[in-house]
Amino acid sequence: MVKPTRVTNSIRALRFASGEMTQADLADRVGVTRQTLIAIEQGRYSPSLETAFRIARVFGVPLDDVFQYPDPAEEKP
Amino acid sequence: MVKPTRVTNSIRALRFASGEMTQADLADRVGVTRQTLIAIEQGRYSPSLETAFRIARVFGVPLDDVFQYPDPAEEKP
DNA sequence: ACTCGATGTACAAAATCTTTGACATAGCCA
DNA sequence: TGGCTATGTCAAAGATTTTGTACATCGAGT
Repeated sequence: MVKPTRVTNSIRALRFASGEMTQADLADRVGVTRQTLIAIEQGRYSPSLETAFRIARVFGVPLDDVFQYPDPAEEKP
Repeated sequence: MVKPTRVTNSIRALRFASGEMTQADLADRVGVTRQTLIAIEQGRYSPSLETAFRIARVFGVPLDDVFQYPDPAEEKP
């Protein structure tokens, strides 16, 4: 990955909030591989919009509850 | 494209609602090329989550106001 | 008639995302 | 100890998105 993603997410929290769902379970229900889910959950890259929608749907929440995009103005380390 | 996207969007409507913004203008403000914007607006493929976020941000609306993902249950032609 | 701006198309190349398969670690429990 | 589950990592191949370049059409002006 040349350019790390700026998108963060609440997947881990949602997973635990949804009754101890494992990464493998979630990956299965979303329709992606476990590796893909891990990479997304860790923010190593941002998923496609379609994958993002499917993740949100599994949790039954809107997209903005799962993924956050920081204000470009304030990403100074 | 092997698999056409199921994601639809309201970009054209939002563009006109935002004072006659042209595709070139929007592409510029989003930070993608005109071709990319046209392809997305026409639903030829779904953008990356990051691109989607930037589009929504230009219009000042949440992601779900720009993109819609149909219920997988009912996409029978 | 001519030009200009806005939209659309086509194609290949580059960049990014996803899969596949294999292996590693840590915790738990019989 | 040995086996099992959950999590994480790596590398290479495959699929999808994005770019770059070029060209076409349409409608509004002048």
